[in-house]
Amino acid sequence: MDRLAKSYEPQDFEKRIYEFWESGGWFAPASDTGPRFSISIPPPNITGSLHMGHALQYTLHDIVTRWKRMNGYAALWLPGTDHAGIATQMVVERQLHQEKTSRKELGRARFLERVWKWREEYGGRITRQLRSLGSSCDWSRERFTMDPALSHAVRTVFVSLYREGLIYRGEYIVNWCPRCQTALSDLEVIPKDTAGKLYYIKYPVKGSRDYVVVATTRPETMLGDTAVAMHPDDERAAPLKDALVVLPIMGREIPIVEDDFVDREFGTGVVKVTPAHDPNDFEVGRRHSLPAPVVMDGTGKMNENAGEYAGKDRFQARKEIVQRLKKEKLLVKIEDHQHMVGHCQRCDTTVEPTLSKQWFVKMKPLAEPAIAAVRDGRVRLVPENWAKTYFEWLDNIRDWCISRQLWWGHRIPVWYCEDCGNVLCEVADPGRCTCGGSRLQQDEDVLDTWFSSALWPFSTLGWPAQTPDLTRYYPTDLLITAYDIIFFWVARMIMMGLKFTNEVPFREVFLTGLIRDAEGQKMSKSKGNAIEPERLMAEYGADAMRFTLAIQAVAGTDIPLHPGRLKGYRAFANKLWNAARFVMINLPENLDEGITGELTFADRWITSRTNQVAISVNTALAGYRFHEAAETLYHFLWHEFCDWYIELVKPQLIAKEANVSAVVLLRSLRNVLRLLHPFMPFITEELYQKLPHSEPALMLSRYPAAQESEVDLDVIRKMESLQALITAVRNLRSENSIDPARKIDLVLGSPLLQERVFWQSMQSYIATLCRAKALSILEHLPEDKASLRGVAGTTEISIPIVDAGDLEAERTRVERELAKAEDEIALLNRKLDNQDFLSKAPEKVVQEAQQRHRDLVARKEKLEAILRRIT
RNA sequence: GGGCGAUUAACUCAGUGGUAGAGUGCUACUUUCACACGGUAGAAGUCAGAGGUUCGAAUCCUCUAUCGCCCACCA
Repeated sequence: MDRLAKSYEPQDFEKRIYEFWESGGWFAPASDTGPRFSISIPPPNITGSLHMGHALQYTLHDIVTRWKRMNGYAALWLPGTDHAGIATQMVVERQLHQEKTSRKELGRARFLERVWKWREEYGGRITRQLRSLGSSCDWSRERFTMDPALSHAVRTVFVSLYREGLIYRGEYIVNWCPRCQTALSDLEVIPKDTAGKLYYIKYPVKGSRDYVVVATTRPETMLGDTAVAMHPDDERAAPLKDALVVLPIMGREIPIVEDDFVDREFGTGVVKVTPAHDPNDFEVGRRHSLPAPVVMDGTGKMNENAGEYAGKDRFQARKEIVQRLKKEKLLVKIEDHQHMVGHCQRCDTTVEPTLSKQWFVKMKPLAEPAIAAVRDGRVRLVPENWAKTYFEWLDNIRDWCISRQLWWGHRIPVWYCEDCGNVLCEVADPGRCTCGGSRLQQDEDVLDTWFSSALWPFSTLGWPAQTPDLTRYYPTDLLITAYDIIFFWVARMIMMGLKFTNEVPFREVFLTGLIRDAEGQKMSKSKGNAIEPERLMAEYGADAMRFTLAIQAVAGTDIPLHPGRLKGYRAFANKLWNAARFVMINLPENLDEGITGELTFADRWITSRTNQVAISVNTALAGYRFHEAAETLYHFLWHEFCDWYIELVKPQLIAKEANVSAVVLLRSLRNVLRLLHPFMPFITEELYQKLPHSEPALMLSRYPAAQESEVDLDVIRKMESLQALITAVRNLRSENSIDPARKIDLVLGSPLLQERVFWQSMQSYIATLCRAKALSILEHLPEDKASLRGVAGTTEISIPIVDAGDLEAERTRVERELAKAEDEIALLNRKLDNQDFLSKAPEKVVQEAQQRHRDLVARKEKLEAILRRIT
């Protein structure tokens, strides 16, 4: 066996271990038959680098995958990346800008070449980072949303939905980003509470000196007004019926229409109607057949319909228009006004609602089956309370604008015939029209990135072909993702999965929280508080970072990231390292693991506890309670395996005897490594490789199973009283300032024969852990004043006083303990005197209370005796 | 306007009906031969507040307060 270095240095082996696994080919599912587990990655953007959210999600993916794999499942974690339309196009355009050129200059084909080249150069960054994290995904099945097979799936879905009438093209108000110069879906618009102004403007009534006053937050849109509206029941409307008003600046005469969408209480009760730049106004315009002139171009500048303001930026135009209205005495007042303004998710530019011809998916018919699937439990959300949000959104779903005016993405599979005007929607380029004409123009737009993401669980497995992978690994078992993309992604996958495979794409969805900084703030690049997982892995090791995340991964709950915790779990890794080091140093050479013999108390205890822990960890993982599983293992390794088990066996091991206890030690450590492996794969594998082992890799070995038969409850109970005794003695030593190096004479007194026999059998353990040179066990302790007294359960403890102890401090301590016992006795008395409690509480609870009461009374008496002695 | 969540030790969080938990921090002692990224012992909480249900409530119900998030076309 190699000697281990004295401390844990993750950089020394993480990379090597990952290469060891990968070259072993062990990330691919082990077999084509038998039980299988499958999970597909939420594909990160190729432009991205690993952030803490990824680190959390992928850690959990890996924990589940490794756990399932070690439980004998053919486990597939399918990795891949997303082409991320807008984000990627922006990055490459920025690059072009630096080269003093632009995508328009390059043209579509050459631009796309550039993006592919960019992807080749930089797109692998995130998958490299995924490897540093230890992700055991099957790289042979890695997919990219723009792979030919996945594009084929996208086109197949598009054509099918189009032919069914679920995809249509039309002119509606869409969210337009003037910077990205594309339409956005509602979800890609971030409403932000903004301090704006409400402008009150006079619109003169034609042929009268009267005017109506309208209130607006966006005066520049007035150039596109084609009416003003009032509520039909508004008495102020009656005299104005059939009147026309003169639109200031433009001089256009526009009607006054009655529409009950108008809120009589807000502003002046009169609304300007701009059908081409406001979704409400668009509806009003339709109802009243109003013209809808668009007054801005795609870059946010006023266009030729804006008269003299043409060519001016929308915000500049706003200023100038307000100035002019002021000058013309048409501006009544300006009020401060807080309201929600939509911003582009990608670039934060104020979104402009604009009338535009786009492609849409009709969502209602897709949403209904998706609602049903969650309602009847075919898809289970963890935690379940997110179902309400999910239903809420789907119940009120609106059609999805899927066309984007970008070049990077899946181009819409629609061709227009320049000869006959025919529209052809085909999976492959039809080449010529049904009219015989060959002058076909493909639609210029590409699809929303999320359109291809929605197909991810099945498109990655080969759909629409009925591939063996699709048959075996679909539906997937689990989806792990953050709650903030339930609408973007989770809901849409469920809709598309049901529509095209008649199956839910996954049976369970574990929703993680978001990672926050130590102050609880959301991490973001712009705030500058983002922490890079790569940095943390370099500083603390991938395992420590994984453990930090896992132990805080409560479903749906945000995680504040504290450096202190990372330090703590690095120390935990170091503890494990040194526990293994201890075993290696003390293990006899060439130990025969087949050796038999009688197990010691310590052997039986650690075996029982390991099995109990295996049961709880398996149960916790089965319920996705990662934090609970990690917590259990943390406590078990540190505070049981190291603090007690190793301490108990130390004296035996000095002898380096090749006995059965040495085998138990080795096996227990290996089981601890197995239990911890899904959480801390690198260090556990590294240690496993250095210990005698039979399997080629820890990752391939069997996860410790739940074996009730191996759990000896009697031994566990006995250990608890041994621990209580040892702690009580240590307490006496510590409180009375007995030199830690001094070996004491320890006297125990118990009226119970059984107990005396037990202490006798524990003699050597007690002597070592209490630092006692002599141990006497009596029925009753003699009345002598020259000793310190303590209590553990029904046993009294006595240590002869050598130096004069601090009696005053001792008295205070005993008094405090006595008071504590008395308080609890009083509480229990009330309970046990209560007839209702005795008759209605379960028998077990009553019995426990009675037992506790007896124990406390005995303890109280002993403490009182001690107090009498030292007073 | 609707919905969801949080409020537990100094800090960060677990804990969903039966004796209040963890990590960090804190205090004292301790470089003893796996580990000072260590060891031993200890102090520390009216479980936001008020009512209710129950033999019993941090946990279930109602209300209140504070904070956070999501959804929503009041110009």
